[in-house]
Amino acid sequence: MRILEPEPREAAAFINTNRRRGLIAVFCICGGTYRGRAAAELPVAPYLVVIKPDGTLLVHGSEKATPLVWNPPGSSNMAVLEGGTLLLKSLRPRPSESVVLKMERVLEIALFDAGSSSVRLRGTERDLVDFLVKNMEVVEPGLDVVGVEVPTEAGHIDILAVDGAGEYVVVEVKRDVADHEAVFQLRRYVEAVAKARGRARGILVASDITSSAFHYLREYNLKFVKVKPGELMEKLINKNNCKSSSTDVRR
Amino acid sequence: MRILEPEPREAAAFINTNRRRGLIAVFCICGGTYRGRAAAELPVAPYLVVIKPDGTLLVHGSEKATPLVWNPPGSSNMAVLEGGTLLLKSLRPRPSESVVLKMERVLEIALFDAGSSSVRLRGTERDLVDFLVKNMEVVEPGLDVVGVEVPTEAGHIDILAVDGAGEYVVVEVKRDVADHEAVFQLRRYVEAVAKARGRARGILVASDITSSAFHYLREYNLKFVKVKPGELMEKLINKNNCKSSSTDVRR
DNA sequence: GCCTAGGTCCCGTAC
DNA sequence: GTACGGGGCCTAGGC
Repeated sequence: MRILEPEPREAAAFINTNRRRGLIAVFCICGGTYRGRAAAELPVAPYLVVIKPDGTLLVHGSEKATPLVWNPPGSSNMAVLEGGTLLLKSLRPRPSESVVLKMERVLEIALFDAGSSSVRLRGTERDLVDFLVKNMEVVEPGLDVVGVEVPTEAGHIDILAVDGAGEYVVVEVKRDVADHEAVFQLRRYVEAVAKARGRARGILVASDITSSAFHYLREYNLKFVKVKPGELMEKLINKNNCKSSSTDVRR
Repeated sequence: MRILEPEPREAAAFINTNRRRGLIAVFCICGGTYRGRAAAELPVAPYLVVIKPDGTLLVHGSEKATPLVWNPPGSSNMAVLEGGTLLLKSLRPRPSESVVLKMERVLEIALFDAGSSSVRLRGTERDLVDFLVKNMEVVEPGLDVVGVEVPTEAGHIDILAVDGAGEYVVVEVKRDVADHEAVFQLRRYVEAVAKARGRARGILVASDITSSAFHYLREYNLKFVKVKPGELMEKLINKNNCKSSSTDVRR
């Protein structure tokens, strides 16, 4: 369902009638403002405006993946006529933010019953953690897993293990290049575990590490283990390797 | 310019001819895959596909602000026919990632000469820092600014100042709620300044602070100053307050 | 609601 | 190019 070059009144009615029914795409020339935690002005130009039934509002220009202005799901979008011109007002309740678009011209409005399907992403950090838990020898031989996503006062530990000597080993996992933040994170966890449970050391597992991060790593006596998620991808995306083989890990 | 219910051949020609000329919106029913740093399958359903002249590819469903799958600017997008069906292939060079869409049906393709304007965001952390530098009494009376974005081995300090006693004061600024990461960041900076320049202390300036962050703040003997960027917004977004009044600060 | 952390984060900037 | 950090980040998961 679509309208070409609609009159403002027509466009407003179309938007208000259908805004909860499907995805609305508006090809238009408009200006606008964003006000909220920050502020921005949108210069008058042609844009693609998308209104989703969940309240999402997107205003896209001809560049970049990120919309120029937007409001996330949960916003209230409404078309109003003000002195014959069409305004599209979007209100996000918390935090209180607004996007107001003033339409100079509407070239097309289309309603489209888009799918609400979500994609399951594979090869994430969580998948890498799951793989490592079942293949701890990749991290270091002789480790026994104590827990995953273990809460501490400093945050959640990706993998907590114990080595043959009974010392706690904190494993922090990054899917890609680990930076110094990852090292500081690991250091905090090790300190927290040392304080709460006893002697502990740390291992950072990542596909690579920045030079600065490596410097801090040495300074804090932490260990780095390189893994190639790309090479493991086949295993990571085949969750068939889950089975009930967790008992095998015990050695 | 638009085509309704185009044949695959027609759609492919349209996309390949215009993909660098403007924003192309495709209303279609398709399935697809994403392969790269991670992996995902897009189930066959109706989607809005956006192809931008800068190479951006977005596939939107009826929910969420984030596309279901995408490729960022710099990707190469191409339509190909394979056994009579239309494939849209997007290749991102570095890191190597691909999105491939298999069109079951194309309802509409529209070409739109969207504006390439960019918005200037105001009320950012940088704006807040600039404001504080000119109004240091908001942070603490008696401070003299030494520098902004001062590099240290631990990172860049938002504001470095000295107090009446000649002690260095590291100021870390957050636009919104400061979490424990902000506190650890500040702690690192204070340690770096203490090591490089002499006695130093730290002040965290933010609109609020999480309870955990506040706990660490006390532990490290750091100070918290609450500011309301919302209330300062009028001043933050009016860059008229910049003038050449920087000399006044010296007092 | 608050807090924590990941993300195919994107994006600009400084080196 | 790499590295670093902000962002109106968004989004999911706990509590």
